[in-house]
Formats: sequence, structure tokens, C-alpha cells
Amino acid sequence: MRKKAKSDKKAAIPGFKRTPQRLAILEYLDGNKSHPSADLIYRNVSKRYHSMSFATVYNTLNTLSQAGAVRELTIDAGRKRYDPDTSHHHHLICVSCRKIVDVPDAIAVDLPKGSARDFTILGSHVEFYGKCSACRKKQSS
Amino acid sequence: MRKKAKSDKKAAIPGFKRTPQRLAILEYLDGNKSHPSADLIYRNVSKRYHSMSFATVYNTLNTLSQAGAVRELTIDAGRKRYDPDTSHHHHLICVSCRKIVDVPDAIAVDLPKGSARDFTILGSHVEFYGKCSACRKKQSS
DNA sequence: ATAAATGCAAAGCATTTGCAGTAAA
DNA sequence: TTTACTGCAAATGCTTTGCATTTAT
Repeated sequence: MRKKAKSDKKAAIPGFKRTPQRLAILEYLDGNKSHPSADLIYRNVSKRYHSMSFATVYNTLNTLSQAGAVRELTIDAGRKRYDPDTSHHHHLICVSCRKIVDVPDAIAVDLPKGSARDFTILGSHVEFYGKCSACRKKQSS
Repeated sequence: MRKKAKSDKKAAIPGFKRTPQRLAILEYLDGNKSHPSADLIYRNVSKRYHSMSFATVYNTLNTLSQAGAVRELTIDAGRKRYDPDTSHHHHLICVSCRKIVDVPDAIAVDLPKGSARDFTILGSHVEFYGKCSACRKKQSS
């Protein structure tokens, strides 16, 4: 058995053309734990791959999230964040610097009885809010 | 003891001027379980209170959330939603119509040991994803 | 009186879209 | 070759801001 890469992002997405731009984005995202915004992705990928456009970044991210290859995080008010780790896990967010770190899915989360009402539950996501040590040191308040 | 109103939103926010616009917004929000966006708030309040401006809605909402009188929800990608219920509770979101319903805070959520790392935990919020019955009926998929 | 809020319009971000040109399959 | 992607720029949607006027205190 061949040694596996960090992920299989480059594998089978039907009708997905392997363009150099997309490969550059996938490469940047592969194993990336920083939960970057589209803008950050654009800036970083641009460094290596010149002539990258915002439209391509957005198109690619939308295609990838529809295909389930990337998870769209709605954690920040102003912007979407993207997570290449599509496994079920939760997040810990620094309320000061908005840094986001992963929390393994080892949490038992269940709706209180009767809460679901007429809903069919599909999943859940826990956001923990806190202050990272860097921000704690910087500020007294 | 005097009968209590639905909430005490109209009470003490230091340096907060009780303008008719603000009172109209507070009245609309009081007891409101629909988790409205700024736009919805604007449209609804405008019906009753003519000459309401977007700027005022946004200014008021920002003031209120800074004062802790309203909770800003970052659940929808494109827009903020506002919740006059500032007690600790969670949410159930319909993935089709984006309807949001409250979930009482009867969930034990704890970080797995060692996950907090260098974070000081301040709180948490659980988002449950599902499909409401109305959307289930409308769609087969 | 005076400090703060309103309303307007313009500006600011993040994201999307139309379309002609280009490249992957 | 055909279908889909890129890149640009314009457009859109939500939110904020500057500023002159008005208003609550």
C-alpha cells in the first residue's frame, strides 16, 4: 500500500478540472489548520502562483464546499472561513484575535428531550469561546 | 410587586438615550423569537415607525449588543442575526430555510481533556443542523 | 446647553456575476 | 472539439461612516 498523502483532496470530484490554480489552492489548504478566509487564501496562493484572481478563489472554494471537500465555517461575522478538515469536529475561538483551533469530536452533544420538535437533526457544531494565552498576556481587561 | 413586562430591555443602559426609534426597535425585539436580521428589523419597524433609517437600526443594534442587551448571532453566512434573549442557550437551524429556533441550555458541553491548551474558556454555543417539517414536505431530496 | 442620536448618502468590505478569452479533458 | 475554468471588472449585498440637523437629557 502506497504511503498516503496528508489528504486525498486531489482525488475524484466528478467533472472537476485539475487546473493549476485549483491545485495551488488545494495545496495551500492541504493540512492547513489556520481556518483561513478567502482573502487570506488568495494572498497566500498569489505569492506562489502569480495571476490568481479573487473570482477563481471564490469559484474554487464554492465548488469544493459543494463537493464536500472543504467545510465552510460561519464563525466570523464579516467573512467566511474555510476548513479543509471535513471530519466532524468542533472549534475553539479566541474572542480577541479570532484565532480558531480544532476541538476533536469527543463531545457528547444531545438535544434535550422534546427540543427537536418538528426538526430532523442532521448534525451539530460546538463553538467554544475563550481567550488565547497570547491575547491574555497582551491585555489586562 | 408590579407585574413584570416580557423583559427589562427598556431599563438602565448608561448614557443610552430613549429615542422613539430605539424604543420602536426594542419593542419589536422584545420577546421576539425569530432571530431577525438587521434588514428584517428595519422593514418591520419601518411599518409602524415611519422615517426609520438603516443607519439607526445598525447603530442601535451595535449599541445594544455592546451593552449586552442583545445577542449577535453569527449563524448565517451573509448576515448577522439578532437575539433579544441574552440568556445562555443554543440554536437549531434549518439547513433549507435558515429558520432558527431556540434550544434550552440543558446541554452538558465540556471540552475533551487537554483541548483547551492555552485557552481560557469563556463560554460555548451549540448549533444543531436539521430540516424543519415544512422544508421536509416541500422537498424530496 | 450639550452631548448624543438621526437620516441621508457615500464609502467600505466580502462575495458574486457576466462575459470574452483560454485551457483541460 | 467541447465543456468548463480563468480573469477582469462591474455589480451586489450587508454594514459602516461622515456630517449637518435634530433631539433627549
